[in-house]
Amino acid sequence: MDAQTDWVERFPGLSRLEPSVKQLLTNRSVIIDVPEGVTLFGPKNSPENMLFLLDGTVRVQQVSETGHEIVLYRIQAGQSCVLTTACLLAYEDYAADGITETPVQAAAVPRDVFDDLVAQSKSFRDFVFAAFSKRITDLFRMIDEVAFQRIDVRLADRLLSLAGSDDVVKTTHQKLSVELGTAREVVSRQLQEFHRRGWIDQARGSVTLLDVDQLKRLAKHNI
Amino acid sequence: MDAQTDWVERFPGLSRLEPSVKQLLTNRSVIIDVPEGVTLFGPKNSPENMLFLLDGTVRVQQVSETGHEIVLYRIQAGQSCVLTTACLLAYEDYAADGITETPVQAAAVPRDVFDDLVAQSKSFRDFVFAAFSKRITDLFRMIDEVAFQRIDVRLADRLLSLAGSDDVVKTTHQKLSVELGTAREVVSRQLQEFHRRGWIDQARGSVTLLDVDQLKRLAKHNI
DNA sequence: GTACGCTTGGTGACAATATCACCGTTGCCA
DNA sequence: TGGCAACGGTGATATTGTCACCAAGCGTAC
Repeated sequence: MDAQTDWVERFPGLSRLEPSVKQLLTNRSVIIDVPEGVTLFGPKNSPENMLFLLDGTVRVQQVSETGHEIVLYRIQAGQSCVLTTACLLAYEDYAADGITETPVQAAAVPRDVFDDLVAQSKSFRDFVFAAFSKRITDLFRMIDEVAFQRIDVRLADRLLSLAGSDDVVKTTHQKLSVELGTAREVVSRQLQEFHRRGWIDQARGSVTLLDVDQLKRLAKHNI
Repeated sequence: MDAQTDWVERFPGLSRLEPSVKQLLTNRSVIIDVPEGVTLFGPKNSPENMLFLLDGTVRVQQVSETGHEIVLYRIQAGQSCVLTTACLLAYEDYAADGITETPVQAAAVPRDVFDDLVAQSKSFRDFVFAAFSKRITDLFRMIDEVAFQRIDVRLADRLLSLAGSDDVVKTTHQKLSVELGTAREVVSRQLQEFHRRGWIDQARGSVTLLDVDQLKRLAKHNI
C-alpha cells in the first residue's frame, strides 16, 4: 500500500476535503513509523508536528504531583493528536504524555501547514473542531466517572473495552489501576470479587473474561 | 460606555486583531444582557451564537446520570464560550449547562461569522485555539484533583478562590459540595474541622475566612 | 402574630475506597 | 543457582461517600 499518497482517504473526516486541500496535506506531510513504548509528546518533549494516526494506538496519561497516574484517553487509528498537541504548544506546565501503545504509523503535518489548512478549508475546520469537541465531551464524561462512578462499574467497563476479540486482557493489576486512577490493591480485590462470581479468570499478567454479559450488565453503558 | 462598538478592545486576545476583523466582529455581533440564574446553554438549549463575556460570570456544571452534580469551570469576563458552544453544536448527548452566576453582558456572534473569522484571521485562530487549550489543560488538572487530591485540600482551595475581597464566601454547604463533586455532609464536617482550627467562621449561608495563610498552606498551589 | 413548610446544617452508623505495611510467588538473568 | 525485581495477596487503618434522621432558621399564607 502507498501510505504516502492515499492516507487522507482513510480518515472519515478528511475524505470529503477539497482535492486541493488533500493535495496540500499529502504533499506537506511525512509518514513516520514509531515503535511501541515511545513517548510521542509530553512536557519535556513538545512536538513540532500535528500527528494523524494511520495505524496503532497512542495512550495519553497524566502524572500527578503526588505521583499518581491516570489514563486520560486513547488516540486510535483515524484520529488526530490535534488536541494534545495544541495544548502542548500553548501551555508548558502540564504533565500529560502521549505514549505509543503499539507500533504506530502516523502522518506528521507541520504546524504552519496545519494553520494554512484551517484557514483555507471549511471541511478541515469542521474536522478539527469536531475532534476538539469529541475530546472535551469525553473529558466531561471522564470527570463524571472519576467523581461519581463506583470502582467495580468502572473496572468492568474498562476490562470490556481493553479486551481483544478473544476476551483476554493482557495487563497487570498495576496497569489497570492506572487506567482508573486508583490503587493496585483496589483492583486486585475487585478482580478477586469478579473471579468469585465466575465472571473472569486470572493469571499473572492477564485477565480472561468468562461472562461478558454479566460484566456488561454491571458496566451498563456504551462500551 | 459604548459596549456595542468597543467591546473587542476589552479582550486581551482580540485587541491585536486586524482592524477589518474587528470591524466584522463589532458589526455582526449583538450585545445582550442576561440576568442572574439563567441557563445560557445546555442539552435542552443549544445556542446559535458564540458568546464573548463582557461582564459577569457563567458557571458550567454537569449533572450525572446518578443525579450528582459537579462544577466544571467558570467563564469570566474577557473569556468566550467557544468550547462549550462548539461541543453543544457537535454532540447532543451530554449534560453540561452554562448558568449565569451574576448578571451577564455578552457579545453574541453568529456561527457563520465565527467561521469566517477563523478562516480570515490568524490572530483570531490563535485566540480560539488558546481558549480551547486553556480549557483542556484546566480539565486535565481537574481530573487530577478529583481523582487524587484530598477533600480538605480541595475545599480550602475552593474557598479561597470563591472568597470576595472581604474574605467572605456567600454560599451554602450544598453548593460547596457541588463545587467539589462531593456530598454535603462531607463539606459540613470539613468546615467544622476548619472552624475548630480557627481558620473560618460559619453562619447560615456564609463562610468567613479568618486565617487565609493557613488555608493557603493547606491548599498549597496557585490560587 | 402563628402555623406551616422548605432550606440549611448537624449527627451517627455504616459502606466503599484509599493508604500503608508487609508478605509470598513468579520469572528473569547474571 | 542465587539474587532481584515485578506481580499479586492480605490485614489494619484512614478517608470519603451514603443513608437515615433530626433540629434550627427563615419565609409565607393565614
